[in-house]
Amino acid sequence: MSEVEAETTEQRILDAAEELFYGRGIQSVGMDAIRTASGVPLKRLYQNFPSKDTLVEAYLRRRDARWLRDLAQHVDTYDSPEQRILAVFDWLFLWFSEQGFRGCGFINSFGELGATSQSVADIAKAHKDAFRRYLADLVAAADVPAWLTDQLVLLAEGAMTTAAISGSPEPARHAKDAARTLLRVAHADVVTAA
Amino acid sequence: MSEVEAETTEQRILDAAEELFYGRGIQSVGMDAIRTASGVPLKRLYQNFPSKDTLVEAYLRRRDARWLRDLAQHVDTYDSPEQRILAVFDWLFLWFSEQGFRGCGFINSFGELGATSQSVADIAKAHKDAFRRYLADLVAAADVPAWLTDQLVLLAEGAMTTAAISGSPEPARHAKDAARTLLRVAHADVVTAA
DNA sequence: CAATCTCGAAAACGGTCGTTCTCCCACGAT
DNA sequence: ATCGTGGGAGAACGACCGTTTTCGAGATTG
Repeated sequence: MSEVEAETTEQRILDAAEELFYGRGIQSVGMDAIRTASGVPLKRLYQNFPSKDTLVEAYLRRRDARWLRDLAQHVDTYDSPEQRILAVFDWLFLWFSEQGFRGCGFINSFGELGATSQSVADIAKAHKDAFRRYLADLVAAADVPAWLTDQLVLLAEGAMTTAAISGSPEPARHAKDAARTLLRVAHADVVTAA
Repeated sequence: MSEVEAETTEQRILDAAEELFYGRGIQSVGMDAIRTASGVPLKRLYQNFPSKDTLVEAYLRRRDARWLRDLAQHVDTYDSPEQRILAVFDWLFLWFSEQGFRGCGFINSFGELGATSQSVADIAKAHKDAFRRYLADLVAAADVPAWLTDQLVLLAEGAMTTAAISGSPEPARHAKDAARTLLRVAHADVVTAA
């Protein structure tokens, strides 16, 4: 029983922590709120995560992995390299449309705690690096110049914050429009050079 | 004496509050830290701002006004409408290069407090709306389609967060490159339509 | 000089937070 | 039935935060 139950307890804790940390900000959520939301008593909570800091890090790491996995899963429903790039922005639109969307959890945690917690800053940076690497792979597969990667990153990041603050998913469409234009120009570049 | 000294006291408070709130995040900064940094005793501090919330709002409103004023001042050193648009990204590069740069104070405050404080959320939204309106004016003056505005907004916002998390001002250059491409395409659009 | 007022330094207060500890009950072994 | 044990609910603890109050020193006025 110990192994299996330990895992589900950890899941329940992380589920509650993620909903609360992402939805209200990290410092606005006390351990008591996580206890109430998860139904896991305080003692067990601290057995699984010896401090709030470690729980915050676990929340960010799990969200990092799942976010990139979900993105890749959506992109993988397309075949053409160009469509795969544009599919990133379709997925952003779906994400922005979810109820409770409140921007990128890593941008938010960096803004809130990046200056006081090195580990939070590091995790946010690692997450953004991983996202950039993923886009770089898509760009390489499409046979367009590598510099397109950084431009696509900016469109995606800008769409996240603009969608969060404006409360609308539309920025994803604008980002996709711009990405299509940049992709076309980059493709023309490589064709011209040939 | 009362008028003048009251103003300089308020300035000193706001200067200290801005440096601390922006540099460490709002909830990480206590009123005592602002007292120490400003040299203004607690009693006077609460005479000028009756609560921390009102001080936070005053910090954001002053930063909002100054940020847009400084941006416009830089843009105004250029004449050609296209150069004025691209100058926005040059100014971003200068801003990102400042020591202590830690991203957009409004994105940060929205991520930290947007869910718990309606006024902070409103001020962040108003700031981003004002920035968008400013870009829309530049776009209109350049005789390019209005839809370019939203694309430029995304590049600028994405550059802010990417520069903050990566710790490099380079995203401003990438954003400018992308903006130049999008501007050229938009211009070709309007010329073709004529 | 005495009475009054001003104002800054810091203590105090009520509340909350992260973390630990206590108490008590259910249950299993003998 | 009794003892021990594990675990859950929540009290307790120390620290800190936003805010108010106290207190004393120095300036001001008659």
